[in-house]
Amino acid sequence: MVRGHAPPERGSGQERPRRGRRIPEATVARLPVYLRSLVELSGSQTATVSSERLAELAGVNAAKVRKDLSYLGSYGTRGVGYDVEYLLYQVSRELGLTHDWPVVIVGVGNLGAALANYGGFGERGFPVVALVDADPAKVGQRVGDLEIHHLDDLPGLVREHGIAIGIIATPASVAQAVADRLVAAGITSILNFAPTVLSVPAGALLRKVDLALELQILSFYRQQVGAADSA
Amino acid sequence: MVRGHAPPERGSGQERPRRGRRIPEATVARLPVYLRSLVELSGSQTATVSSERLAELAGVNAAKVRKDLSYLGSYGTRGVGYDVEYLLYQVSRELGLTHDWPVVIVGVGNLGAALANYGGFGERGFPVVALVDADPAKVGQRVGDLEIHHLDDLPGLVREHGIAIGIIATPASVAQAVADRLVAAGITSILNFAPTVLSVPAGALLRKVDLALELQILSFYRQQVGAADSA
DNA sequence: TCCTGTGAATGTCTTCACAGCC
DNA sequence: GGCTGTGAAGACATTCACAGGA
Repeated sequence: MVRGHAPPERGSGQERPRRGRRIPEATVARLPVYLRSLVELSGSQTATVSSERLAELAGVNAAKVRKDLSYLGSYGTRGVGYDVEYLLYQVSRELGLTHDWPVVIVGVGNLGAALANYGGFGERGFPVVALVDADPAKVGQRVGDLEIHHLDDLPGLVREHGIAIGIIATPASVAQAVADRLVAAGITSILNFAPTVLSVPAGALLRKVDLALELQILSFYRQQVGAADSA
Repeated sequence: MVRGHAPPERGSGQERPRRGRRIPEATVARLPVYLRSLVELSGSQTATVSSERLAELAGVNAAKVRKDLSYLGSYGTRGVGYDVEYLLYQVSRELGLTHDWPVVIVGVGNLGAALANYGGFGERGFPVVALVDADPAKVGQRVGDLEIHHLDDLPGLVREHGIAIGIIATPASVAQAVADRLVAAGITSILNFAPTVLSVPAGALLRKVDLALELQILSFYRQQVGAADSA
């Protein structure tokens, strides 16, 4: 199950520049899940893993694992399985995770502050290196190790820290304006938590996480089955 | 663009009970986006809307809007468009959002506390009515309006508040155990923020949000285009 | 013998294009 | 005339089933 998510939108008017083989979107969305499983296996000193076992860990079926991995190349050994460390490296490389990508969070309200404190980003290669807010009252305050800067300082921060990705955690009403400023500051990869549709110019990448949307989808499927009282 | 997400996993071994027409998963994932757009239109006193305009607001194309809405029924008027209020009601009803669904958050660390304070859930029909943690040191503390209860109190809280949905915001290591306890307490709709694969019994619904995964997907597409320096 | 890698078959989603109705 | 609703075509994703190499 779990097909995963759509690819980032990209500003209109341009074809995907395929260099060599193209990896389907659905596969791309599963690669991080395989990566997580491989990190676990690596930690438990497992040398090789079969598609069956990896499928179990990732919550998909074995055929899908084999098909997905075959898009990256022939990294397995017939009759044996996949070498965990080697595959781990290949998946990391394919995802562009051989080095870190510094992140700025824009909007330090409840959600922004929580994301800033959430260790999961840094652990997985996306250190939060700057916080930015448009509210002068917040500028200068600290959240964890970081001081909050003003939105106007964005271009300088981007240059200084080599920021690659911007996370929008503002109210929906200002999210488009923030996205525009991120792009103007040279950030072309954006993750949007504001519950609104954004548009970005060609060449920029945009993904979204809508927290309430997930609950609404749960609600739909819950009512489909009627009042299912399992347990 | 933006196809959206996969449906919740459901415990294996059972067919979807279709009552009348079946709505594709991809469509279900877009309904909340249409809903949001319709709420906006309703707020701005707009009486009718064309598929073209709704598509623009939702960030999809018009053909998709028409196809999606046609699964709900023939609620539009040819030559005119859709009545905003009527469509708003129909989409709400289809999503099971004609009444609220109380939510419990399990795990009140950084992320859990932020989600508890995040107003977006309550606004959109999912009031957070209880907080639960396994750490005795946290029990009794308050976050916003709510006191933190012990995980052991879950069954009582579920009964008392009529809780329908559980949000897991614990470390990955304990997420499966928490899921089991949620199900045992009678909660069969779960949203998992822990970065791990969970399994639930038949009849239970599970969706996940993996925050770092989204960044990893961005990373993949960024490196695909090379160092695209747009702006 | 075992498990990968992959064409072929099947299933699902999107887009097209236009009939049908207001 | 204008816009919805929908079959049909096309694109995409998943699953099957087995050839092929260790």
